[in-house]
Amino acid sequence: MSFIEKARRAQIVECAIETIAEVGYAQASLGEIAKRANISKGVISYHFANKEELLEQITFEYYMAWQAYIVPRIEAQKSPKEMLQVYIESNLVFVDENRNHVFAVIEIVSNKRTADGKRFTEDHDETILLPIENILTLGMQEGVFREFTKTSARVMASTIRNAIDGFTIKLMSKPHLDVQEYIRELVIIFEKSTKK
Amino acid sequence: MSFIEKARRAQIVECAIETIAEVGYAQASLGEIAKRANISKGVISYHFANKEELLEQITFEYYMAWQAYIVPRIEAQKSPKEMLQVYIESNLVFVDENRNHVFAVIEIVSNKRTADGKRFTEDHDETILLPIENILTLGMQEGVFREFTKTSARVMASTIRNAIDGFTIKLMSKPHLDVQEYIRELVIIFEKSTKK
Amino acid sequence: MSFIEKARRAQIVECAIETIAEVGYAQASLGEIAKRANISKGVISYHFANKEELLEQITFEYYMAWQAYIVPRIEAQKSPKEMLQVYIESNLVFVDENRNHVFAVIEIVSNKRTADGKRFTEDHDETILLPIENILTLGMQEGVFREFTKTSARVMASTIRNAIDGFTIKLMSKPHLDVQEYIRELVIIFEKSTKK
Amino acid sequence: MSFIEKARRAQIVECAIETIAEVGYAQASLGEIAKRANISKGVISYHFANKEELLEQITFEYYMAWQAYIVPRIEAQKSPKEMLQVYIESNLVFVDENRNHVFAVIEIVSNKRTADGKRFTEDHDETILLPIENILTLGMQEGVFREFTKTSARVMASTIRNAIDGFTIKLMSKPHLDVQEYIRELVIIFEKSTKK
DNA sequence: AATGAATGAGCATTCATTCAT
DNA sequence: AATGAATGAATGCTCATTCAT
Repeated sequence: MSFIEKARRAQIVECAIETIAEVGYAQASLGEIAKRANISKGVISYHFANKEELLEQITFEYYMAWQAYIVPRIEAQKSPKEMLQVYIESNLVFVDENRNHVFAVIEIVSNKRTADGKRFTEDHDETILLPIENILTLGMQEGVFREFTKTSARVMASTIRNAIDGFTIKLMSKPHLDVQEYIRELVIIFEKSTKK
Repeated sequence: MSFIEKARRAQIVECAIETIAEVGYAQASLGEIAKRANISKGVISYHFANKEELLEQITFEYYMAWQAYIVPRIEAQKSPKEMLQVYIESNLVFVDENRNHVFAVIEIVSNKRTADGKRFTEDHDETILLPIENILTLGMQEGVFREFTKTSARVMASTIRNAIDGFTIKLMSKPHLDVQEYIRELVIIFEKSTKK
Repeated sequence: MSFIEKARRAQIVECAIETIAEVGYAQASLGEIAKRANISKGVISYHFANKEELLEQITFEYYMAWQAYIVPRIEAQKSPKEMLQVYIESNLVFVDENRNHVFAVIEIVSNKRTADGKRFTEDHDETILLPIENILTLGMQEGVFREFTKTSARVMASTIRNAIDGFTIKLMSKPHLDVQEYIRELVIIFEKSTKK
Repeated sequence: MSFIEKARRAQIVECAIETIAEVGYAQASLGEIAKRANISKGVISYHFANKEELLEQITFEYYMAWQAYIVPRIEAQKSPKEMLQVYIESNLVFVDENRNHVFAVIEIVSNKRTADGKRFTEDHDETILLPIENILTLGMQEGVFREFTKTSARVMASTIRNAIDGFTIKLMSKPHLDVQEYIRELVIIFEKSTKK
């Protein structure tokens, strides 16, 4: 893939993110995206096999950026308690700093369907929840967290993740939310619910 | 409104719920809904002024059913701790027993837009979160829950609500989820995070 | 045709006239007419074979009323000059006093089409223009009007008729037009253009 | 606007004119127009924002062509009497040579409605009637035409215009009308009705 | 005599995609 | 590499008409 090719794709992806975040999935036609990017509709089709590939690129890049931001911050922590704390904090900060991208991904994921029209049910548990569960298990082994069975660890992890995702959606409609305050409260809530 | 009129509307609403739940908002055209209901497209237009009215009927009926199920169960409780417990439990059971309807409402709400294409940001906090906050405040006053400021109560309430909504979405992709187990774990999590 | 049948048809015709006059041909659907008449759409179909029959009834009744008003007034005149004068005057007064009906007929006639979509070109010259031409011929024979060939009499008659119809259309957009003044001026114009 | 774009728009406009002139406003759907142009329905939507824009283009082009034809012919005349004569003649010739276009414009204008369904009553008097009134006034000042008050000049101008428009409509149903003869007669009529 | 219900064809418009240039 | 042009299927909606009750 040439340099120009990369740059064009990046530009289109960037513009698609803004469009979806602003007008929503249903209104974000290729025509609308092209108009905002000041390019012809055909360019998008030229650089992306179809609309689906463009949308997947958006989610893929999001996931890459998310990992690049979160993972090193978690790994820099020594204790499970700090890890959990940093997980919550860095996730909320990441969302806060990448609002449009997150909003776009939410729109895309929640509208994704398989060819036969069924809801797309890709299982992200092992990529998304497992890392949280690992922190919980570690904390349990070190005796700072309460006991977790496989199931209860998964529900706990889901709840933490849902708190983060729920915050994201709230941020869509309440852009002036005090993020730091939200972080502090969530840290307290999950500290209490995980401790021995 | 005549009996037949009511019955027809109910049938169409029912069919629309199934269609949206199954193929999603974007694919749930009036034609698709009519096809599944084995009626002509025009019938829907005859009984509903437009698509929006049909979708609003779905969300309205859902909210009515939800209230009718939840409220008396909460009011039957004596202590705030039991109220919170029952709130979690009855919500999850209600979702479990009204899966299609819930899924459809989620699709509808998350795709709702204003006339100018902006995300529809009706603020449900006062109808959805306030009741939970009231339970938290009551528990705090009775000395069984920890201290909550106005803000921390709202974050706590949001987290509880997000846990329920997150469970709902998980249920979409994992229909064989053990609901009772999930209830037990959530009750534990929020008991710990609210107690003094 | 029973009394009730007649009354119903009259009511529907009356309401259709008002509707067409107000919202125009294209917007005057059977549904709209029924709504304004506070009856069900089916009633119209019950009393009229189809929409076309209803529209034809409107134009038929208009023509009957027009004849009943104009003819005796012309016949009461002694001289061709007075006949022409009264023709112009009584036509404008009739239009003025039956505005809605006239407007509706104009809408209907100008939108009438044959089955194959071609413009409906019923020739009204012999019913509409001939009476005027007869006045012109009479005046010519009596030596008060100038010479008219068959053709020039027809053009003269057309021009008189167009002045009346043009006034009607002007009245649609300028309802406060001074009708009496318009009559006076038209009488002068056609007095001059017909006199020897 | 590119050359191809212009050509396509011109082709579509041309075809729309023919369609409306032939089957009338109500039957002239975009589908029908496209079918006659042997293009897909989408092409029209591609080149025109909506149907209204297409129809407006038709009336706009007509008015431009009309002005370009009439104005220089009037301005080439020396006396008011000749001006009036040429106005009548050139209008009838223009209609005769642009039959479809005129018919289409008549259909469009007479079916135009405002958003709330009311008849569209744009006042063309100042653009259409004023030039005729100016000729009348000039002739009056030069002493070749009779006295005209503001009102009587307007009625006179309306009558002339109605004669032309009435001729146009007659031409729709009687395509073999002798135009030159009609011109001669109209010139005589309005010569007589304006002279001192 | 009257109606509510239903139909199905037709409407303008939107859109992802294709393709010649 | 990029584009403007074109397509045709799909969408929500309207409407005259039919029909059982």
